[in-house]
Amino acid sequence: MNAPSSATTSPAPSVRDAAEAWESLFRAQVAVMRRLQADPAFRGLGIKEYDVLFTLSGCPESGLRLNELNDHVLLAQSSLSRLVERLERKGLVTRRAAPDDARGILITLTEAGRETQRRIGREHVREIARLFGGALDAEELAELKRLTAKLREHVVENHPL
Amino acid sequence: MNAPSSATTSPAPSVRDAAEAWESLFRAQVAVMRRLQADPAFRGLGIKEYDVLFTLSGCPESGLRLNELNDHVLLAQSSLSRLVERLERKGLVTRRAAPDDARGILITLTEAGRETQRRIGREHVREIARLFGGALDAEELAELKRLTAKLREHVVENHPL
DNA sequence: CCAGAGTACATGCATTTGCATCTACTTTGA
DNA sequence: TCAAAGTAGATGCAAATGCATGTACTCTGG
Repeated sequence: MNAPSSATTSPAPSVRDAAEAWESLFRAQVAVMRRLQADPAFRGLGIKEYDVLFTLSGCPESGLRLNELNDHVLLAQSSLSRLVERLERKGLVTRRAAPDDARGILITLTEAGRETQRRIGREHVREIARLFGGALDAEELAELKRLTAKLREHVVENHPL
Repeated sequence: MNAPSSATTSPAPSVRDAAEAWESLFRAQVAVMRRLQADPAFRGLGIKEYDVLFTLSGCPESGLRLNELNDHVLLAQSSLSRLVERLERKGLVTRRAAPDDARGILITLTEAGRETQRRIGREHVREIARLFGGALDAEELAELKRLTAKLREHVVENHPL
């Protein structure tokens, strides 16, 4: 006997189901990311640098801590530290001591940083739409978003680093 | 008037729908990948190196061309060239001239490479299942796989680099 | 209060990456 | 047929990355 099932309950996933879903998710990410990286919008600023600006743009008034930022980006702590240093040198962000924890650094967008993020963001979003156009309909996009959000949430919640 | 719709036709996605789905997909990938990279399975061999071995393990008898390999991996051509060079030095793959095109290099797993891939792969798959466990049920995993595969296919098909 | 453990970020250094370019081979078209 | 354009992969070099560790601060238990 295999895979017990009923009309209303989805069977527990096998190891294989998870591995295949991950493989597919990962390859899609590679294919899309490769094309996004090639976008002229990222001539002056790498996509990772943009990603940091973007994350800062949608977050608390006062900025983010380095370690919070690090959760969103696939970089070692030291690499992010230096990436932010570069952004500061370019005048796109500021670093100042966190008020409540003297070890912490609070990173904030400068006005120039905010403008740069918006400018690149507009082109970037257009490119995303161009790539996705015709691939999935609105309902499928919503479902993709829901599933990936659920996955991320679960992983973040239940599997600390 | 906005978004014309009927009972059976999903409305055309907005630019925003695509951007949000991508954002969610990407963040999920980051969260999962971060944890996979930390797996002890990748102490001796980086996850990118493993990925190359894995890709080779599931492909034509005779191996893959460097440029074919490059489609699966998020690396510049030159970086992959050197990554493969390292794998060769470790005795995990061999490089030989492609029979039909003297410019090309055919990369093949050695027996050691195949064993290494299997060994790491077993642990890796376990870790994937552990991370995904409880996040999505079998049906949702299948849907996630379907959507990401469709997205990748569309992008690869309609948006050459 | 304080010693020791823990956390946040920075830094030295070796490795990896990407860009630009090079060489060698192949394809195209006049 | 052959010159010009195109493609596959390698390589020099500067930049980015990660690991190990350092410094400075915070938290915890006695």
